[in-house]
Amino acid sequence: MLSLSSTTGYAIQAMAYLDGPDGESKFIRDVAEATAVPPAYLAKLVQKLVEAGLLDSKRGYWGGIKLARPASQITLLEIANAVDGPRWMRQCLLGLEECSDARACPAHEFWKSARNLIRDTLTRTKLSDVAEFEQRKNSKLKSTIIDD
Amino acid sequence: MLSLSSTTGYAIQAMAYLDGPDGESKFIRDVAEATAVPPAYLAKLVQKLVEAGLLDSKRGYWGGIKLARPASQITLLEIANAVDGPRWMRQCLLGLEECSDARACPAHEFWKSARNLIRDTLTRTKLSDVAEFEQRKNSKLKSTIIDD
DNA sequence: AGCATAATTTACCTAATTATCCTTTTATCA
DNA sequence: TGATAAAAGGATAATTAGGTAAATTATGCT
Repeated sequence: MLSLSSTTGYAIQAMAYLDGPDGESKFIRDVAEATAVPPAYLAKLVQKLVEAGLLDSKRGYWGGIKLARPASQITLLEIANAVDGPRWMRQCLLGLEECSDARACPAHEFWKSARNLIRDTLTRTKLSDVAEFEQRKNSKLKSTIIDD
Repeated sequence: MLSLSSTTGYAIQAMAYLDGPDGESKFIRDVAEATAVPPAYLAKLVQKLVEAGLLDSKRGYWGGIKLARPASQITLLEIANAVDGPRWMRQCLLGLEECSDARACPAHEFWKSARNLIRDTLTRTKLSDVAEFEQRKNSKLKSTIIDD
């Protein structure tokens, strides 16, 4: 609670491992192994992301999946919306029914601005940012100087 | 997702309706009705809050429940911890495993400070603040001037 | 003492999320 | 054409949060 769903986390990690439209596609199986996401669950998740227009997929021998757009043009908010639906951010921090701008609970104003801050951050953070983080993590042993 | 659990919301609403140690105790049934929390569920919830030392309860004819301390001395953080356990705030916003101060995900620093802000707000916000909000809401029709 | 009453305990039910398995469809290769 | 390889799709299990119902225990009333 008080984080994105773990499914959204899966989606972000998997997508961060994929190439963009001009790159080569990867097999779901390999993506699952590389990111430690349950393979069958990822396969289901992929469908949602394809429907949402975030991924392109191709069946058959030379099949696989890749990003529909460059990673630098995909925001984390888009992924969260695609996976959890547009109502993933609930209104009241305290779960109170009667909580609006007019009749605010004691945490309302705080949470309203915090929520906007979170949304802005997820909009500002691109998939490429996560991909860079993951790559740096994985290449930790190989090079310590080259990349930044 | 990305809010406290609805169970914590229930606990806060129910407790906001209760009197302090010097006040009179109320029946779970009545509290449930007044706050629109499912009665049987509230009964179970009360146990947790009693165990956590936030409520005092008494059985039998003159039984009921009341706050163990004045509402002004109970923080929302205490309630959240009592209901959802101390790990209710998950580490990584994105659900990434490898996310620490040393190897931060792109949202890490942001989420770290946001989390602290949320924790501080829940510490600063007392149950009495919620109670005042609820009372003002309920007495809206009766008086428009007297209270504040 | 015996009854009424209210919290406590126990067990079970429901729905959503997370996860797996197996078949079907589509695409390529030999 | 047939074998093969991969995503798509359907059915189903496991887990957890949320919720219900009934038996049990404690307390006060008569």
